[in-house]
Amino acid sequence: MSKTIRQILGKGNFSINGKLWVEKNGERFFGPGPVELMELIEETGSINKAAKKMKLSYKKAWEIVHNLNSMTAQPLVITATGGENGGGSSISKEARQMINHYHELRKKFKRFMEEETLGLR
Amino acid sequence: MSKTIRQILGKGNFSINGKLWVEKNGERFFGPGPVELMELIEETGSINKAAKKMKLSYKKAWEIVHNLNSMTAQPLVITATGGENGGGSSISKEARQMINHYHELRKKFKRFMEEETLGLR
DNA sequence: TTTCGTTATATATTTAAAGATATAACGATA
DNA sequence: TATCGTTATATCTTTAAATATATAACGAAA
Repeated sequence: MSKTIRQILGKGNFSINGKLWVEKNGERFFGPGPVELMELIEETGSINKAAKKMKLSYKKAWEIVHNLNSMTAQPLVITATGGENGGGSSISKEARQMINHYHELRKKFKRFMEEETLGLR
Repeated sequence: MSKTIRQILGKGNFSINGKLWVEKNGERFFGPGPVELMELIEETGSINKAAKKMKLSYKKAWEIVHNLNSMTAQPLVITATGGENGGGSSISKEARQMINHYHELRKKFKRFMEEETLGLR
């Protein structure tokens, strides 16, 4: 007699989980990390502050920003050096639109995973 | 006037990609790597040979096997030390069933990603 | 022209993961 | 009992990624 998946797995809290991202020419560049960073830049007005909130080194954060901007036709993060507060950064209208699109995608993906988690029983 | 996602992304081969796995109590243990390893164990009858085919160190392969077996009620990989050919390993009926389930899941996921890749335009 | 906090960039250090190496244990078979 | 190739396990080395540190450039405003 064949077993159900649940019988194979046994007791415990089992679930399907996963990650989604956007690739350009096979290289991933737009996923949960960059999205969180961009939203923190939007909120704080600074790569520096955003990095700190994410507990990321500034260098790493800057690399993500650089990568994002080099991959798209429209710049996603707009940076300014010098000036009133030493400079700062913001995200473009296009970035906001991409982020919204990503959140929608995430929602669908979440539903997908929840459904498949039920399928484990 | 607001831009389309494609206008933001610009020229290039953009696609949605991702990963899926099974977690137990928040810890991932069953994903593409372990599945490939198990199928190679099924094919070769040995962790050692499977590891070599995957270009994985034996240690790493053994850790994956150990992890898999410690997470489920039914052992997925059956190992034997000593004996005719020095021992060997095989996968259980339950492992095969889990792998089939995972492949089905992967197929659905692939369709999901393909659909969402179309949504990028 | 000095100050400010930021971006931009290079280099050194630390850390964690993977890989390499070595060896004991194992048990059927000759 | 000696042999075999495997599993099982520990330890050392290598590698890659992230972090830490340092510094120049920047430009508005006082």
